Amino acid sequence: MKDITPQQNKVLDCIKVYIKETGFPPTRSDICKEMGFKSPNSAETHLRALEKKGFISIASGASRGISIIGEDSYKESNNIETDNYPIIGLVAAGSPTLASENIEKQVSCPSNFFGSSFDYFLRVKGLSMKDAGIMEDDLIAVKKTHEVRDGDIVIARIDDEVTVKYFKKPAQDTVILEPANDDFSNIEIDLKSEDLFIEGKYIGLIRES
Amino acid sequence: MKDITPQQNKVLDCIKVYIKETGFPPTRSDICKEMGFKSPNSAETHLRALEKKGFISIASGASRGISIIGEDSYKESNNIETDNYPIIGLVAAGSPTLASENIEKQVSCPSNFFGSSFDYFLRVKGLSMKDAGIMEDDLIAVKKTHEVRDGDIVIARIDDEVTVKYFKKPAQDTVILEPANDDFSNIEIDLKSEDLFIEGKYIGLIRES
DNA sequence: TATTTTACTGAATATATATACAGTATAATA
DNA sequence: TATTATACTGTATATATATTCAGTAAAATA
Repeated sequence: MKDITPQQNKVLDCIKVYIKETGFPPTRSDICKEMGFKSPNSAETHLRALEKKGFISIASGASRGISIIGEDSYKESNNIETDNYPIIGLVAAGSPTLASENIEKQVSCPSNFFGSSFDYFLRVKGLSMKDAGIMEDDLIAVKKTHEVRDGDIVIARIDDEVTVKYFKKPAQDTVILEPANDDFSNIEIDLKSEDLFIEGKYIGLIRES
Repeated sequence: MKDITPQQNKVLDCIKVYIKETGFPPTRSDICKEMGFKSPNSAETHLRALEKKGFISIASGASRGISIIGEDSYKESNNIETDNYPIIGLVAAGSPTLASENIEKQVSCPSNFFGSSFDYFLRVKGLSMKDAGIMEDDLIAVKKTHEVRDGDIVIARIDDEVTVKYFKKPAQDTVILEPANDDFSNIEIDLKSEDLFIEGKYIGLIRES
């Protein structure tokens, strides 16, 4: 019963934008102007629906008494849940550690930008994941984790070589790192004789053109 | 003349606290309750003084129309300009206008995220730019402009069809929209007989996986 | 199929609220 | 010393605003 409808979501966004721009919440009439409604009751019913579903609270009797629930309404409306993330250069050899010598720079980015959380950006070298839309110099958001599943795009390290590939585990002791580019071959790792370290998992991508 | 008096400072603080706790600014009467005033005019005059000194702005005629100036504390302290950008669904037909019915939602993003400024995000449909690493459902940051150069990736509209392609202008009256996928063909437009509207230019890309 | 939910228009109204006006008093400034 | 700014009380009022009631219509759900 907590599903927000697309229209209700628009109203919610319009409230957030209004607060961001004016510093205070809109009236029913303001919402009508923004949304193109002709009756204040259109806004009212949407507000009551949003209240019922727990997205906002409405102070009874008060004008502009809307506040956004979840986080600090102020933070929410301004999306202040922003963090700084390091960009790490994917050097041909070497672990993508967070050591300062590997950090290109820090960028600010809302922490919920890709739905799930992540820890750093990695600058991609090479075109081995080209068919997955991952191009040279792209920044991929990486979540540090060892728990990866078949089909995930992972950041893996073999000896000192760091690579981004599809993860497949056909047998207990075998991992296949599969590129998304016909010009490259699968890397098959026998865990009994070789070391494989999963640095993390691909969460999202940013390209500065 | 910008010195705040101790009492005015108390009123300012009380407004900040009120906003933090309720999510919206106080009325004159609310300030009276908090401060112990017996006349709404006590609050009013303090507000006007604070406005005159540049600490707040007061929206005329609006209830609770107080907003605190310079209070984007995060922006202040981190010097990051974050803005809300609309995500527009690239419908197969139709202009990617900013009309609310086309806006999927708003996302917060540092305004200098891609180096140059941009105006909105467009959700990509289809794989015609696959080899440029632009995949289905990617969000591309679009700068509204008509000034595009050969080789730019542009958001173009022919009649009501919106498309993302490489822009090439081999002759005065000819534009070629070139896909980045061998499965698609070039679109050649004779400007003398056909209409072409450049909605904007590709600035960057985000992929939520 | 009947019922509920969503998504509105349109009108009416009690009240919440900004805001002006009339005073009083003290401290700071010119 | 005259003037201005600060810091209030107290009253009044136009209007901004929430909120209820009466409908219509389409889509989703049971």
